[in-house]
Amino acid sequence: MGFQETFKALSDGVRREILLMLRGGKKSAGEIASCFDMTNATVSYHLSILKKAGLITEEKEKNYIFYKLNTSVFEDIMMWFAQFQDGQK
Amino acid sequence: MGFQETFKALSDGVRREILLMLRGGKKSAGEIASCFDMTNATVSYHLSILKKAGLITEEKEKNYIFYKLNTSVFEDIMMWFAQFQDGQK
DNA sequence: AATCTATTTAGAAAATTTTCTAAATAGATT
DNA sequence: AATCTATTTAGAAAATTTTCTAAATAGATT
Repeated sequence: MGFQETFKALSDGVRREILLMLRGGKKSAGEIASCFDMTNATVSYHLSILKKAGLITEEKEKNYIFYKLNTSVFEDIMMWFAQFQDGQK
Repeated sequence: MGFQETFKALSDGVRREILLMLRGGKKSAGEIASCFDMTNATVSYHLSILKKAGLITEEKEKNYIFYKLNTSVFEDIMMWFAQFQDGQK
């Protein structure tokens, strides 16, 4: 919660790729990790950052953990940017 | 140039405050620095990051350096976020 | 020309972030 | 119950970022 966490989460390229990847629907941690050239532990770390930022949510099913986008936080961020479109002088 | 730099620039709270501060129009490095409890050198560092990211531009006048928002990059960022509003399943 | 004023640059220390390896967890299968 | 499979957690090393102090720059004033 709080913009600080959300912006920090968005500042990493791997995490932005994960978000784009999830546009197509939910994916398991393993599916996500297989797209990157890093250990599953590292990808798990990135997923935890995205989750703390509220950008994704998790859902356990069998022994998989599926992640999906939480679009409402994207809207909040858009609002932040909207401040720059109005207040123009 | 490049989203990486722009998102990194936006990930710091001090820098986001600077951007909000510049909505009201251009401000000198000194005016900006006086709003923070850190050295002018540190604020100068943050300004350089914002400038490299294309979020602000500078303009020299007398021995002041004025900074102002570069709104076009904000639009590019908004476009990035727009990707998440469409591709919904 | 000497000095002042506003700002940046260089270099180092401190803080934070990213990554890895190894171990832990927890549900599913045998 | 033992083992397998998917994933996370802990702890450490490496990389990056933030901050400071001190010095440099460069235009303006005396």
